[in-house]
Amino acid sequence: MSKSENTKRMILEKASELFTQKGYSAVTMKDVCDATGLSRGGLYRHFGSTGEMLTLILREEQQNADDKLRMCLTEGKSALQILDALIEAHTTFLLSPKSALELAANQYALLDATGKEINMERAWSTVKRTAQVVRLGQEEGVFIDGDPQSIAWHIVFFLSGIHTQKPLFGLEDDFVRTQINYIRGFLLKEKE
Amino acid sequence: MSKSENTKRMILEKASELFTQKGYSAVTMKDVCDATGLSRGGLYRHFGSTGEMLTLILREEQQNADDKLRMCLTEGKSALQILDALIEAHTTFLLSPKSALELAANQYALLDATGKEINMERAWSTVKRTAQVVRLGQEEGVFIDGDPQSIAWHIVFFLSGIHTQKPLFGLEDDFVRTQINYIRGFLLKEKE
Amino acid sequence: MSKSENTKRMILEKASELFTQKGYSAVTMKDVCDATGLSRGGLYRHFGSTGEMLTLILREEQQNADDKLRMCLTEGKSALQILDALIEAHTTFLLSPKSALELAANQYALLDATGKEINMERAWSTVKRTAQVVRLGQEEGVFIDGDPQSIAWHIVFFLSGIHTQKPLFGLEDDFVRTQINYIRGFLLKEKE
Amino acid sequence: MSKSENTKRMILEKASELFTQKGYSAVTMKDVCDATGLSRGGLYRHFGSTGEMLTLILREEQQNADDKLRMCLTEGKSALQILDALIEAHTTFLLSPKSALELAANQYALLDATGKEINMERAWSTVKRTAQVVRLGQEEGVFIDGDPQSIAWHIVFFLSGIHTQKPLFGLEDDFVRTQINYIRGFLLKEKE
DNA sequence: CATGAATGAGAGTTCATTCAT
DNA sequence: GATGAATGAACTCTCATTCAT
Repeated sequence: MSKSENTKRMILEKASELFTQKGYSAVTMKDVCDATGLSRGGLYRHFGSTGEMLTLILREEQQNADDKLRMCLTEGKSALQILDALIEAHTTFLLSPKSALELAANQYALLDATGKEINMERAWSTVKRTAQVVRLGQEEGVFIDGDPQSIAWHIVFFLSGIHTQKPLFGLEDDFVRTQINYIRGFLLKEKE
Repeated sequence: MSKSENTKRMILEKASELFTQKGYSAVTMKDVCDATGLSRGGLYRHFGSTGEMLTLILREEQQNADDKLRMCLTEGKSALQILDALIEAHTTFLLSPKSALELAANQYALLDATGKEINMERAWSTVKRTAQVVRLGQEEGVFIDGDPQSIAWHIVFFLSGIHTQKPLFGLEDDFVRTQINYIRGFLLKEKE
Repeated sequence: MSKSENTKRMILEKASELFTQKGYSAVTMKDVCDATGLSRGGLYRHFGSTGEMLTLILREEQQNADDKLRMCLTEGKSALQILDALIEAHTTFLLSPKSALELAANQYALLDATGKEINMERAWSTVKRTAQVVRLGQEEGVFIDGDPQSIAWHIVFFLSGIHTQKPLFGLEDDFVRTQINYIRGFLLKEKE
Repeated sequence: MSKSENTKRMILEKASELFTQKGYSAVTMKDVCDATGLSRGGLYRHFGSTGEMLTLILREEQQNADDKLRMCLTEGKSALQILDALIEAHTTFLLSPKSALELAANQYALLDATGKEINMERAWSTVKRTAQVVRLGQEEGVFIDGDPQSIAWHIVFFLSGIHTQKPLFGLEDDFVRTQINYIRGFLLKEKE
């Protein structure tokens, strides 16, 4: 890895911490300068704006999530098993401090055209994967009928909402688990 | 109505348009000055910040929504009838240009302490009313079992998500209708 | 006394309180409006600026001081008796809360042309009266020789200094008494 | 000397001129921008307020005065010689255009908490040094008896007064000399 | 006389961004 | 590649002052 690549990595790590702490719009280029120890000019050589940094951070995170889901799907698990894994993953993420990054992502989407684009990419990506699981469950006959993509969107909307509201309310762990679990109730054909 | 009240009204109307067009953080006091034709000092006489304006706008809107729901509840309608009315109201709102104000509300909550407060007020208010309807449906034996408030929160999270994402995606009318209708599927004991 | 005169009086009283509390430059026309309960236009009908108010307040206070000294001089007291009375008067004033007005006077002189003028009037007035006492003491053979006016100026400079510094330091009563008493040591031919 | 140091120096010099001409409160950041040719942002990189500048200017000046007096005291001169040197120094300063800075210092003390602090530092510093001279003169048996610090304060009050009033009156050189010389008359045991 | 809404100039402050070194 | 001084645009906010009612 070249020296430049290393510096870029380091900047993204520090920036990620800042976004997690302060959201998107409150982080200025000066903040990143201070956090990385780089000068103004030095930083600008690598990134032209905080948005550029957040874009990369979010894309990478998205990549990881996609990879995980793909692995689940190729392992030949049942739809219910995958659903439970998904639910567990979302719960863990929501309860981790990293979930604050979602807030930054939201701000970014609301304030900036590129941010809006990234947000759409992310949503689509999640929808597509989720739809695959839904289709699988329908084939197995355990999930409700209906357009898989539309159903997937419904889940994504709910997740988006809880992501946005969670940091505002400081929801408790059990509450979050219960909420995420409602997805099961919504998806399953036979009520348990 | 006094002259001052008139001006305040006029400012709020113009500000509401601006918030709908540009969200919360992109609207500056100068923007409101230009839109209203008032001078700097003249505007400050009435409102000290754009947040103050948005606070009033959102509270009033909330008031209207509350009033409508209260009327439904006191008219002795069945839970299903009220649910359908609610779904219709949400759909209509989401498809109106005014729904972009929800985006501004979200930004406000993410960027400002008062905004966060307002957002919580709004969410709680909706949760309480929705929980009443859920309870009614449970008594009638048509809605799923479970803590009414928790179920209400689930619906609110979904609505919050769709409110936030909708303006980013430009969803089509039919799609929005389908999505909102999923609430029925989630709530009803017997799948239709 | 006409109604207008009454209002003017009332304004000056309230303004005097404000100047005593906050100095000259920190008092705005709005402050006076709030304190008097008058509207902007109403206040402007009587006074065009806070400076105008302070000018009148200071002139009146000066008038009172002059009158007192004149009375002392016409009562045929000895120079030493008058000096002691003066010293007592200055001490009392310095230890009273009203002495904070002197700070306002100082600010006014430093910030405004009229204030400078008033300050000069006040100083001259004090110098002239003090010089009369000095001359009297010299004729009685108890005060040091030298140009009475110059000696009077020296005393005025000292008083001005202690007026300015006092509120900044919060000097104790005994200290103020000792300081003012040095005037005796300076003036008297025979050291006591 | 670094570029930044150079700019800082330059700013302080220009600011000092402005303070001398216009006092403290009349000097705005914009004035300093115009005088230095710097942009708004450029100036703020070095100083956050005019008060910060004046603080540095006054502290440096105080340092110089202290150093001079310390030199006099260590050179083993007699109290009377030092007194004369002091009197000469004060006279020279008062007659120089730089004495107008004292006015700015006064305004600063009256308007700003930090200014008040600086003023106190300056006064205390002068009092301490003066008290040393007074003590020396008492030991030599040529100065009047009494607490040296209290006597020093008396002199400082007078100097403060003349510093404040001088620029308002435009006193003539001879007058200033006579006034400062009264300090001798006050301090000396045997009247000359 | 009095009201208070409105004006408009100007101070303060912050930031993304550039550029000579 | 890196530095950090400097730019300049934009925004917030405050007041003295005016004027229609």
